[in-house]
Amino acid sequence: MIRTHTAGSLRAEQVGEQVTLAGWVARRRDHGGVVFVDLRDASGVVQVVFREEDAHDLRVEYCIAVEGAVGKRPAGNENPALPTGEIEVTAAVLRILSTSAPLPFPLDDHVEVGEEARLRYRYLDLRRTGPARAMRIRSELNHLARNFLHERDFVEIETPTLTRSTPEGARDFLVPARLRPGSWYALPQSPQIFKQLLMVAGMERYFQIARCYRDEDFRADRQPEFTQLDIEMSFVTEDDVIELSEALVARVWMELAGHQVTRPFRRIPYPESMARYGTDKPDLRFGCELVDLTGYFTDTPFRVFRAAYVGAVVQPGGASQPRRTLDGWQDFARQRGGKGLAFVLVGDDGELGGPVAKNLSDAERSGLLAATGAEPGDAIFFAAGEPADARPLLGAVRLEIGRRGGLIDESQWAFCWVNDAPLFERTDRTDDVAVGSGRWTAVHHAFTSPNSDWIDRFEDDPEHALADAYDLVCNGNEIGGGSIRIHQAEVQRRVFAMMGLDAEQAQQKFGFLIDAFAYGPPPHGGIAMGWDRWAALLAGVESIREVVAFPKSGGGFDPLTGAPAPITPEQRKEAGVDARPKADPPG
RNA sequence: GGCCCCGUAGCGCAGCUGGUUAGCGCGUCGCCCUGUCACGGCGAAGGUCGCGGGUUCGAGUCCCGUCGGGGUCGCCA
Repeated sequence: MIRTHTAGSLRAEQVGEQVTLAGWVARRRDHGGVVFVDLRDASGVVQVVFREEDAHDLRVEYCIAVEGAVGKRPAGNENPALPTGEIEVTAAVLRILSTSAPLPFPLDDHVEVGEEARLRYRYLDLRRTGPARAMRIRSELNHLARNFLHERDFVEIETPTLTRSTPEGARDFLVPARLRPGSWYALPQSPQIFKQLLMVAGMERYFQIARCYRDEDFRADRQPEFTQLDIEMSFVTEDDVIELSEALVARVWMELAGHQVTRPFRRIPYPESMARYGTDKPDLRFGCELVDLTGYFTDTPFRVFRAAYVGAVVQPGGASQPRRTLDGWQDFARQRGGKGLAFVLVGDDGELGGPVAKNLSDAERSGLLAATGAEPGDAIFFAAGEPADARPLLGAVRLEIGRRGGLIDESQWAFCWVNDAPLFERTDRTDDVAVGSGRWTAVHHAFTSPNSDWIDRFEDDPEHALADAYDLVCNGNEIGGGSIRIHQAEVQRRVFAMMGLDAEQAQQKFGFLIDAFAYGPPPHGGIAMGWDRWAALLAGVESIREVVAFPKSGGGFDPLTGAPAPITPEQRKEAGVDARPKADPPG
């Protein structure tokens, strides 16, 4: 090594020692006769004092090596803000290892820099303490998970990234196969099929920190390539997967957030989650639960409330918000596909106001506070219609109430499971025709097992059949999801049939998995953790872009490399991109 | 794909109902400075106002289109 110590590790105990340091000029304070340089390396910063002429030429982010002596700072000159603030290094020899051009943006922790600039020069951005810390937290996270899973006898196995389309239902990224012009690889949307094959292979306990690829439109917390901690286990029930997952969460949150989680996590059946929170990923850090008023308004004179479902959310103190803000809620609802939001304002005297109030009967008005739990000074928002439309709208309103009102305790970690999800979903509601052509499609994916209550009779009532599936939720984020898989060929055949896939079509799409399942597949199940989101939560950042080393910006563009980029005619020819298939491919 | 917001010096931003020379802070460059720590002082350079078209005597400002970024709904587990 060309250095003897790291800058951030020096303390008063080293006073008097000769040291050689190497790092970057984080800041310099040139007083003419004396020059102070904050020397930064991965461990931190230390102040270096120069009294020689050559230090005047130093500029920010020059990479330098310094030989000198550690000394105690003169009395009164200590900097208590710095771990190394009691000491300084007086330089005897300065070597400039490399110089730096003027920076495109300041690498200063108190300066806000636009994301576009940061990503274009991510290698500079990552020199800053915040982004550097995020990378290190993610590394620790990986390390903890690997150790934990190895302790529990898991086998880390890499699965192919050049493969065949997997049945997740998103759009595939495709890679031309040079040796078979006209044929294409797909990048995996997840290692789903491979991990099940590994169970057939008798590996029993598999995990992988797996890169996954989905060619879908962008969202704040989405990247076209992202990472899952992928886990699959043989001979387990839902409880086993949940126990393992909770133990992992407990370990990770203890080590990285200093937080002791309370186990077991609450388990909320999917229907209850939709009824109380209007979402399948409830944020349990605050109340304001949805109130079902369908029964309350059965005989209402107000037409709008004579619906399959009427629900409400109470906004504490909402009665005093100005007209403009109330109009804003209407826009909020319309943006989410609602017609608007009915509301009632409860005056401080308990008197009901707002346009809806006069449409209600006297009895409805007098009992409304008791029915909704509202108090004087509150606002009550209503949505009426199909439960599948009205509840998510109220769920969104609930979240917004929490955010605007500062009702969410940001220091809290609220974990829960949402299970007992429906097995199927009507295709006419989702337009998802990726897997089959039937009226029903899998909510989770086609290999999710019906639970024990339904496994023999899901055909009788597909709408209400329940899956052996479970989602892990933290603070309103879905951070993991999994299921017990189907391991009996006959059950799989029946599930495919519900989705409109006959034996021949199933064979075409998933032939290799069905073939494998002919050879004594073990009962198995697993879970996939949204690893980028775990890292983002633990790092305390909003966007998963902050915990990806080189993230893509909107449109899948990489501002650093400029990818995707055009290819040359030669590459085009060689890759076989333009090869014409001989006939229409099957499926 | 729909809707909303943004694009002005290297970075972060201001620029009113259109008005003649487009500002501020940081950074950069030069000179000065022996105890600073987001050091300080004096001075200087730096702009196709994203791009194209239109309205107007006159456009950073208004209109249309387009590109890029962010958010959101659709999509996506």
